[in-house]
Amino acid sequence: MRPQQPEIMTPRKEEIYQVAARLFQEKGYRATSVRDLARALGLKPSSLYSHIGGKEEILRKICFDNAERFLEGIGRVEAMQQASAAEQVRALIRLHIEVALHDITSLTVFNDEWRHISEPWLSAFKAMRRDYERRFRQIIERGIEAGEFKPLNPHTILYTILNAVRWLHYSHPAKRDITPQQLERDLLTLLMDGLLKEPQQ
Amino acid sequence: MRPQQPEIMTPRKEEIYQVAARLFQEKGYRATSVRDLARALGLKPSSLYSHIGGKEEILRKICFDNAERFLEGIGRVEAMQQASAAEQVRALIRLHIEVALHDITSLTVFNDEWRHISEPWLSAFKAMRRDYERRFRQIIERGIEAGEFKPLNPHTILYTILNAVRWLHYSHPAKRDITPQQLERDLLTLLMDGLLKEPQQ
DNA sequence: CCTACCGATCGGTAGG
DNA sequence: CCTACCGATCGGTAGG
Repeated sequence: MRPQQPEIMTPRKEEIYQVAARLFQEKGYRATSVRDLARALGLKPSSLYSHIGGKEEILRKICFDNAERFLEGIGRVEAMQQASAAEQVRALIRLHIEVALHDITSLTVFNDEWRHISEPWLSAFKAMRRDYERRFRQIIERGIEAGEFKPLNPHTILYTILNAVRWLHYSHPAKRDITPQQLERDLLTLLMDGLLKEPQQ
Repeated sequence: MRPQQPEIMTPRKEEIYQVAARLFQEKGYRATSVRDLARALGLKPSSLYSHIGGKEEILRKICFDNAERFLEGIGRVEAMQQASAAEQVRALIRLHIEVALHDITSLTVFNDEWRHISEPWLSAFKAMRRDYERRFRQIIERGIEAGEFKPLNPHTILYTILNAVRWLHYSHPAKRDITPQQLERDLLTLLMDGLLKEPQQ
């Protein structure tokens, strides 16, 4: 279901994907035309099609690449066998900050434009998202059962954390005068102290 | 700059706006055609134009109505002269939950589709948003200065809260088995305990 | 990577 | 609220 990709991209193709991501982020996928993309690259619209299969192929790659990044990340977190649930949630929050700082443009498109993927890929994408959220929620539920976390509704906890970090990019313009380290420390304080029964001092 | 509106809407016009909001939410503004809207209403596309001025007029009304709802809300919060900063932030979180539960469709369009507003309205809309965020941030800063809140970066605090509650609608499907009261209590616990220096027991 | 071009769809108007 | 229609733009293809 996932479009098989050769993983080898020519520099030109890399550039096309990067410029497209920026345009999708700025104007939205539907409002970005193939002509907009061609113009931004200094090409005629038809010339794009020797590099790409179509407009949607770009969107799919961006969305699936990010989905895989998060799924790999949560796999590593789950593999932390000795870790408490609190340490695992902390690692997941760090994962989201990391991905956001790594390529905020691509992450924004992933977050905001995925619904324009057509079937059958859309269903595959949604399944990956559901899988990620289910696994995140399981970690939260284990933390509650272990008495580490407050006995709040696991869905509410999950989506509060996810929304706070998922749309980190909306606060990006305001992040000029803050280091990634400060951002991480403050975010972890806010979210973990709210979650933990006995916040550490 | 704000499009003056007669505030009196015929039932038919109300219906058009409501159906449009639902389509904008489901497919996005750009992906919703005037023909889609007409079909959903059982009309010919051209017939819409005796009720509305154009497609974008609907989007503008939805966005400005919600912006005004939030600005009125923060005005009431600022008027709570005796209140601590903590009580004011709590009231603002409640305001977001209230708006989300009141009309989640309209709020979703406001949050996700505003960028498709054209100038000069777009600038007016952005100014309203900036104003809201500035006033919210001032309350946070007063809480820090008063020693109520942890001395974290005010921007990080603001956007963590805002992102957590602003995209409340993404967790809406999961809210089936939780009452608004439980949702409010859990959200306030998570966010306020993270923020307060000395969380109340 | 180009010229030339396709059918489909877009938001919207004229006139009744 | 309709029929009839507009110019503009859409994603994409043929053929070189």
